[in-house]
Amino acid sequence: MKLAPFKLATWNVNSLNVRLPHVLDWLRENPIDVLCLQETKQEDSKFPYAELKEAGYNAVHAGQKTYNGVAILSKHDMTDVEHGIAGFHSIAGYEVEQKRVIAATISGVRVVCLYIVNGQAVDSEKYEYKMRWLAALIDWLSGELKKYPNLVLLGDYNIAPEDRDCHDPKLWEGQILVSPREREMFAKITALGLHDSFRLFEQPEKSFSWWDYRMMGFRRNFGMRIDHILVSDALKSKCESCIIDKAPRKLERPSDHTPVMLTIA
DNA sequence: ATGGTAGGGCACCTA
Repeated sequence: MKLAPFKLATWNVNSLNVRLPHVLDWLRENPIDVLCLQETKQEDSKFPYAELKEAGYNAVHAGQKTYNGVAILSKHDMTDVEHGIAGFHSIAGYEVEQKRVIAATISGVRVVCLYIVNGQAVDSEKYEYKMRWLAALIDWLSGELKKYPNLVLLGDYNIAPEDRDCHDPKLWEGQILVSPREREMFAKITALGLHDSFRLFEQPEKSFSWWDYRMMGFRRNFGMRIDHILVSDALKSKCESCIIDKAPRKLERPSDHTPVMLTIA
């Protein structure tokens, strides 16, 4: 831990192939230390390492074709890069290699980039997979926190932790992204000693990080706050601000998510 | 009434 301030952000780009220009423009406007990406949807061989390097960023990527894919971009050196949840391979016939987790140590901070399973619908097999995946994540995280007291866990959680994180809690009651079992899992993550940095600060009402492409969701602010930056106990008091930047969601051909950014002293 | 849009990749699947 040496840098002050240290800025990190998370952004589900929904295809880095399509969104690379937005990412490069955003980094020019926001020359932060670390940016975590989800849903790159490309194999490592197609990942734009050179363009990012030219923009001043090192990158590590765990990618696959069509689905998932996570990356960490950093201005600084990255060490101890780890892919996936150690020991978690496959469950009930689901694909062994869903690329959803990548971690690295940057300037003394353990950065864990996550793309949590969406789950589709509460009565689906994918929902049960989400629960098991989360249970494995929580097991793994408790060990990681002991190894790395300065830890930031950021990404697309596909969980809106509270009713105020949903544009219409009545309409969504019990549904995917807000269901009680998903929220219990989120609470188990925070019970490990991780804090939702967004809620450490006063925030505008109806702050969301994702809006469905359908039904003019963004224009009507029919959104959810499902992208989060959680910080360990040791980092909590050093947090200076956490904001959602809606600007990229207003561009032509946007991702359905927008960046969330944390500043640590 | 299960809509609607976007991305990948070329028939649907995922979100």
